[in-house]
Formats: sequence, structure tokens, C-alpha cells
Amino acid sequence: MQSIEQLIKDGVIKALKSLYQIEPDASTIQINKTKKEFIGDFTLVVFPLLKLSGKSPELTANEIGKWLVDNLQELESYNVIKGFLNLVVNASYFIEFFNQAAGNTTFGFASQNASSKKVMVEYSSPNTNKPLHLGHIRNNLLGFAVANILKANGHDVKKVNLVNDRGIHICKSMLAWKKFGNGETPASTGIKGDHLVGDYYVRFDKEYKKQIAELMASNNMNEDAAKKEAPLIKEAQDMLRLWEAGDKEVVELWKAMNGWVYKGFDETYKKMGVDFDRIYYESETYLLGKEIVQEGLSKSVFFKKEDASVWIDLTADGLDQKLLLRGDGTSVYMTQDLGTAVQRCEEYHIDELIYVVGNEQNYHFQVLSKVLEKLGHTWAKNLFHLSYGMVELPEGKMKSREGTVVDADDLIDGMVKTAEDMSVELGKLEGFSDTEKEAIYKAVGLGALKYFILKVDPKKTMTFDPKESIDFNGNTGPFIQYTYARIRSLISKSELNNVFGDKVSMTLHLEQKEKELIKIIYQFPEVIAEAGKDKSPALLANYCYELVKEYNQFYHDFTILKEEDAAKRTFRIQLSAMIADIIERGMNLLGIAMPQRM
RNA sequence: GGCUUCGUAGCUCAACUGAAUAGAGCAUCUGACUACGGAUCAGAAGGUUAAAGGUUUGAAUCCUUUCGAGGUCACCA
Repeated sequence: MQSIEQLIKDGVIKALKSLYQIEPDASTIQINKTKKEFIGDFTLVVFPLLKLSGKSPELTANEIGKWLVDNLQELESYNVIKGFLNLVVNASYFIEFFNQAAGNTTFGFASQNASSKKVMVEYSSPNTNKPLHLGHIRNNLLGFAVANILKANGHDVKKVNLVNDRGIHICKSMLAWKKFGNGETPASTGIKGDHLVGDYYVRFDKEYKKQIAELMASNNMNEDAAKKEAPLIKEAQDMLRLWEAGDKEVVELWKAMNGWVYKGFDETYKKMGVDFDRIYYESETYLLGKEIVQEGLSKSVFFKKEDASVWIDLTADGLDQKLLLRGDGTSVYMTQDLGTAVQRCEEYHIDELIYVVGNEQNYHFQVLSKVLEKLGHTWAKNLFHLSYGMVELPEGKMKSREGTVVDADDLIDGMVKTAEDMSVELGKLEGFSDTEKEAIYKAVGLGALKYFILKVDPKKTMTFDPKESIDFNGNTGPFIQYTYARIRSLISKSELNNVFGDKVSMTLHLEQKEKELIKIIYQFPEVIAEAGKDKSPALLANYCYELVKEYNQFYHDFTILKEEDAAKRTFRIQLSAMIADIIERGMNLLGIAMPQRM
């Protein structure tokens, strides 16, 4: 079935040819959805066409409108307001569309096809010296949802995680554990591994600051000098050197402590409902990229300073000089990223590489793609930095003064607990088994969190308000889940054994609200495509809400199960079921579970 | 300071590529009901889209300047 917009567009071109003997540029033809306050389904904006017609907006619109209605059987009537030509599409067109889409479980989703790409989405990328926090939640939810949406667009998607498991910061927690601990383990303390390690990282920082203060007081040092001279930091640096040299004892401890952290992360990922096809470790990739630096040197794209460090000069591109390799030949962040990018794009033939990374690294990724471009890699333009803004909390109430961030586990557990409290208070889940209740609390608590974060444009800094997110009214996850559960309940009460068994009669009269709903359903494939193109789950989230809101009005205005006309009743049940299907599929792409009952 | 992102109702967010009277929700106020699930629905009020200029038939959207907030400018990752 050809899209109606395309049909109208083609019609307009023919109309212009026939009316004014001109061949318009297709881009000047704008078909919009008609705004609610006007009559019509689609609107042609005629202003850009006035130069071609040489007539007034109203006259032009009327002439085109008349031609279209006379020549396109899908159109029923038209009206003109100022320079806007509103077109009314035949109800039978929408019924035919509905009959085709209803019950089609792949409606809106593309399967692999000629334009499918091999896409890699890298997200999460945690450090192993501290637990995941609120910022990681946005990262993980975005990465997971975008991967799903791209899959729904027919792309071959790989989700990967690059764990930052080495470096001075890891040594800090290791050192603190050795010096200030008593051999505690997650097993001996019952503390989650990532939290235990994180606690020692904090401990290191505390002791380190103490030493700095002492040095400044007793030796009359300034702060910068004290930071460099503190014994603790020197020990940590020694440890890093030992690690790089492969010292057995240090490597063993490193393995053990990282193991604890991974176990903790796995738990959090599972709780959050995200996963990966492959996990990379920086300890395995940090040496990659040195060859590329040599290649760049031989091509004179890079240059060497007196101390043998390697740089690139991007001042001509409006950027700065950037270090690519240290004087002692060790690699930096950029070296590694150059290496992994080349490996992924050339060895695995990735068509697109998406990095979900916070916007504080915008500059890094700008430099990364510039460097690759200068090295002559045409695929450099296939790197996409999905940059997102910080997540704040209202009034910073939960933010401690030291800037300690909100822990992911605590936040998730808190959301689930709130869902439980609210539910118990309202007595909504009486008669459910304990396991059912647990599942619903989790779905609602997490649904609230996920939906609230994903509905916001990724690039914007946002405020997460836990209380607002879990409200059962408004643009929230729980509101959508609740409406969904109500529809499911309605369908099971309808006692139709095969909901989509009967086709809707082409002669059925469509009420305005019914038509509106079908029109929103009609947009679903477009929304999926657009969300994939923009890599924006927010588009999909807001679409789901719009659909639910519209449905609630429909639900309120019409009888469904008690409708006396059997054909009408069946249609309304089918319409409800179709909407439930779409909501479920849309929300699942966002990683949000939809309880059948709640 | 250089570069960069952002600034929309009291609050949290929308507005696809420039298009009609800038939309929702929360909060506030006013109403509706023995209910196909009341965790409901309807209505009201709330805006000089930070400010000023410019381009355009048309600007929240594009350009310039100013103000304000964040990010970044490490031999950290």
C-alpha cells in the first residue's frame, strides 16, 4: 500500500502540470498533517507554489484542491483557509489500511533489506573503580533503546560495552584496599562487589586529601606540589607501573577486585534490563592504535615534539593541538579510540559506529573523527557520537554537597519500593500472587524511571523527578502501562477468541475519534523510521503517550463492550487491541515492560 | 578568555524539513459519575518562546549581537 502522503504529493505534481503547465521541484511540495482545529487529514502548504501559479494563495489552493478531489479517488473533499489546502481522505482508505495493519505483528517494523546497515552501538562504558550512577542510567537506557529502534528499522545491530578497567584510578582503590582494609571481600561483608570497591576508592580520596593537607601545613607546600608529593599517589603510580610490567601480585589483585565489580555490574545491568552482545576491556585494547600513530607520522599528518610525544595540529580546523602518544611511548585515551575505531570499521566492516557518551566528551569525538578523516579514512563520517546531557535531581536534594552522585542501585530499588507503597496504599493489587505483585512493582518502578528519562531529548540537560515520574496521570510510564493493562482486560472480557478474525466492513461509518486513532496508528512506521534516523527514543516515547491520551478520550466517549451494533463493537475492540499492540511494541523498544494486568 | 551546547506557562517537557491561534502533563481553580478498571474524564486560567536587530509571504526554529546557565580547553579515561 502506497503511503497516502506520497499519493497526494504525486497528485499535486500532476495537478500543477495540468493546471499551469509546469514541472515543480518535488521539494517545494509540502504535505503536513492537518492541525486538529481544522477540518481535514492532510494539508498542502501552497505558499511555495505561488511563484509557479502566478495567482493568489486562495485561488491556487482552490484550483489544486478541485483538481485533486476530481482525480484522486482517495480524497473526499477539500477546504481552503488562507494559504492552506486541507484535504479530507476517504474513510474507506483508512478502513482498508486498518484491515491490513490489524493483527500484523510486524507492522511498523522493517526486516533486513538492501538498505540495512551493520551498526555497532557502544554504550555504558563504566570505570571499574566505582558503582554505576544516575548518569550511567541515562547512558544505558539510551544505548539499549537506540539499538532496539535500529533493529526495528532492519539494521544488523551489535551492542557493545567498553569497560575501562585499567589506569591510575583503578590502582587507587586497589591500594586503599591493601593498606586500609582487612582483606574484606563481597562474600565476607555481604556488600555488592562494585560498591565495596567504590568504598575503597572513596577511602583513598579521603586519605589522600588528608596527606595533602598535612604536607601543605607542615612543609609549607602549595596545593599542586602537595598533590604530586603525597606518598599515597606515589604508591598508586608505582602500582600502575607494576601492573603494566605484569607484576604477578598486582595483576592477581586487579583480577580479583575487577571480578567483584563485574559481578556487581551484571546485577545492575540485569536489574535495568540492558545487555550486550560483546564486552571489550580497555586492558585489551589500550595498546591498539600505536601503529596508527606511526602511520600518521610517516604520512606527516602527525608530528613529534622534542620529548618524542606525538601530536596532531588541528588549529586550521578550529580545534587545538592534540596529544596522541606520550613521550615514553605509552598510549592515551585517543590512541586507544583510534585503534578500536579502525579495528571495528575495517576488520568487521561496520557501516556505522555509534558511541553513547556524555556531552562532556563532545570535543574528544570531534577530534577523533577529524584525525581519522585526516588519515584518509573515508568511513570517518560513519562515526556518530550520541551525546547526552547531564541528569539532575530537583533542588539537588538527593545530591550530597560533596557532589556524590546518586547510586544506580539505590535509585532503582527506591523506584520499585515507591511503586509498591503506592499500590499497597490504593489496594489495587489485592488478589494477585506475591510473585505477580513483585513483577508489577518492578515493571512500574522501572517503567517510570525509563520512560521519564527516555522521553526527553537526549542532548538536553534534564531533571529527573522520581515523584513526578511515577505518577499514574500525565506523560509517564505508569500511565501508559495502566491504560495498556485496561485494554488487555477489556479484550479478555470481550470473549472474542480471535480478535482480528473478522475484517472491518468497508462501509462502516467512522466516527471522528475513531478516524483520529487510525490516523495515529498510521504514523507508527514513520515514527519508528524517524526515531531510527535521529537516534532519538524520545520521539517514540512521546508518540506512545499521544496514542494513549487519544485512546483515553475515545474510551471515555464511546461504549465498547456494551455497544449494541455487533459490527461496531467488534471494530472498537479491534481498534483497542491494535492500539495495545502498538503501545506494547513501542514501549518494548524502549526497554519498558508492559504488564498484562496490574 | 577561545570553542561549544542550551535558554519555551509557576514546575517537568513537546513542537518532524521554517507554516495556521506555540502544545501536553503536574500544580491551581471549576465541574461530571452506581463506573465496559475512578490509578477516570471535561473545562478554566496560565506565554512578548531570555533580549534586541536581520533574512522571509511566514521564525521558538535560520543569521548577527547582548545577557544568563552548562560543558570543554590534561602526557585522566
